[in-house]
Amino acid sequence: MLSSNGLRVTPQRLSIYEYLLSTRSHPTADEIYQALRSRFPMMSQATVYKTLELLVELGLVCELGFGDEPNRYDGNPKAHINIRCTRCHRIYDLEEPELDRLARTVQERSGFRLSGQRHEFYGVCPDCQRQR
Amino acid sequence: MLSSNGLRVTPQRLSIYEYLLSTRSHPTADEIYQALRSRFPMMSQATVYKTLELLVELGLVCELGFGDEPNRYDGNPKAHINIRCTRCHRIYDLEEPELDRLARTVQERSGFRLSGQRHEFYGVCPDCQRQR
DNA sequence: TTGTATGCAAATTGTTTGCATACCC
DNA sequence: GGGTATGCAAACAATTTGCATACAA
Repeated sequence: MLSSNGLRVTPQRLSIYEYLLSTRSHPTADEIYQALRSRFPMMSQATVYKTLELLVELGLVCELGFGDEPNRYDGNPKAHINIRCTRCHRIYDLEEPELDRLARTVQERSGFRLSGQRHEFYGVCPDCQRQR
Repeated sequence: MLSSNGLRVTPQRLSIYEYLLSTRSHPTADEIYQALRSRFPMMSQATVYKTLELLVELGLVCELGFGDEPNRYDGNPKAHINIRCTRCHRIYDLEEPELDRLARTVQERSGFRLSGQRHEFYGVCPDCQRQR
């Protein structure tokens, strides 16, 4: 995907993308940086940010912005629902086959040329409900 | 709503909330500040931010975070879909009655105590498609 | 060999905070 | 009158940028 766009395939880019594919935790840029630090001691935060921007532009990764907390990144390319706990900040994925149909309706009704979607429910997860 | 929570009703709070109810443009904090400036020359940005945080906590207003651009605020309390143009940054609302049913399903399947939801499609709006 | 990607550090942007004064209740 | 909300300015945090060097093609 990189080389077919005339971009270079570097260890940093590969490792960041592989890390996103390997986890379901929707990490922040800093969490990715910390996680890859041991394997690539030289890697800088700037490279993580630049690479993430690139992956988002290529449509391989989805950027999740929240009001306060730092951005998170999602390597799951399929349309799905994010459920976010406002206490522990964890995010769970939920598959929902209806979303494809919804996208078609939205496209027709709005006239937009759609390039992505994002669905989020938030509240308190079962774990945190129990804890008090 | 404010007074019933022991909070004070001030001109600033009222005007910010009224402004959000009066517009469909999903303004940023700064846009709200600029818009109210003429009527309240003394109002500060800090007050806008503090008030918005308060309104979000009260559940009257929804905070929309994006990856890069500044946060936007939505006074529409009903579950709906946002369609965002990645070229001109405008956001349109779309009603979708299915969302209520979806929320119920999500609540059951996840065990979360839900407090809100957000749905976003993005792409290029009809206007911007024409322009090139 | 050529030029793009990296790493570092400084700059930038949106947002938050601390504190003295104003003003709602 | 008591105490919270405001306005101002400084502080903060996440992200971006500029530039010299490293390295993929």
